[in-house]
Amino acid sequence: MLYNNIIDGICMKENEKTRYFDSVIYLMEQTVVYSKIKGAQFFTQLCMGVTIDQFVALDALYCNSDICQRDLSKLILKDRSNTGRILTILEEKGFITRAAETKGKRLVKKIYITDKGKELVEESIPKLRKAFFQVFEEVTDEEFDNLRNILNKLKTSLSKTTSIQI
Amino acid sequence: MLYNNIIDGICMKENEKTRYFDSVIYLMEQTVVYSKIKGAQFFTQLCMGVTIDQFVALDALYCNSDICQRDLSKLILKDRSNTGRILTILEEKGFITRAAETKGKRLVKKIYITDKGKELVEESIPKLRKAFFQVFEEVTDEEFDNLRNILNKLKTSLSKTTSIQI
DNA sequence: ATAATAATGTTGTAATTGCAACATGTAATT
DNA sequence: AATTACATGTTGCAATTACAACATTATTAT
Repeated sequence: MLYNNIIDGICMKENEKTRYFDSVIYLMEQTVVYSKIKGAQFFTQLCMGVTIDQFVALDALYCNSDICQRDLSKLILKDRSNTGRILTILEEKGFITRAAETKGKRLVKKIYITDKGKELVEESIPKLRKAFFQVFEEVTDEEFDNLRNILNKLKTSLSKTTSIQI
Repeated sequence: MLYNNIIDGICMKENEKTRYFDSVIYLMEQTVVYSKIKGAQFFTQLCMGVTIDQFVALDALYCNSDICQRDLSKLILKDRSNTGRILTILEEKGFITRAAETKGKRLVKKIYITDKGKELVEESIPKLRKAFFQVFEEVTDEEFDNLRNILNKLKTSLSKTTSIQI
């Protein structure tokens, strides 16, 4: 039996027509549409002065200190220009500071999360968890582990086959 | 043993700190960042006159004929304004036509895919499959089915707990 | 009958995005 | 030494997005 699991996701025999619209990739994209809207609405209602994307950058900085802008770019998967713009906003709001330093012999802008920034992360996380709690209610622990494993595989293979400018 | 699978994804004991940055939700979002860039680059190189989002709308129309704009909105998860804008472009390019008709007693704009539009979908699909082939190389059929099932659960539960204006 | 609500489509907008292009400095190659 | 390639950050931009607000018509509640 030959399957075309590639785009379709549904097991279809080789000569049948496939639809991108029904593919697993697109199902995942639609799931993310919802989760991004949910995340954005959450931070709007939270009124702590950051958007979800600004928060993600802060959260990445919370445990990855002593990194420069490009390193953060790689973590949050945004290009250097947009990462810089996010950091400008976070700096204006006092959640981070930036300082020109050397990395090897290279001049870079290193980023430091402030106490105010740390507080924001620490206060937001439990509320965020609460908001997303019910999303995983129907998902078993085993399914959860499976999901993480498969997503890691997909992300790895996509990162190898996609040219992204960071 | 108590797990907080909610945001973390990694099995963490209750009182440990959790990071959104390491959550499964965010892993999925990052995976989608790659797949969207890959899809966009694919259609840029294909030079058939449509973007990935315009193609998705066409693909949805290919098998869902006789629908109005709002119905398409629900399928492609874009709000009415943006769906209308995409359709304007597709109409200008001759891939669809629109006609004011009645749905029950309500006046709506029904969408009809043209032969040119059908051709575009039929020609693109095999190439698209080829481009995304390697992405799933390391994923077994079983994992693939798991992924689809879990994503469907997540999408369903997110759609219930997220207010989206369509 | 009247008012309130829902369905459908459009216009306007601020925010975000990926990308191209640039500037500046370092490393590698010739 | 000269040239080429890479690393890092910035500016500009066209495209896309979600959302608010509006217009119109139909449905429902009062």
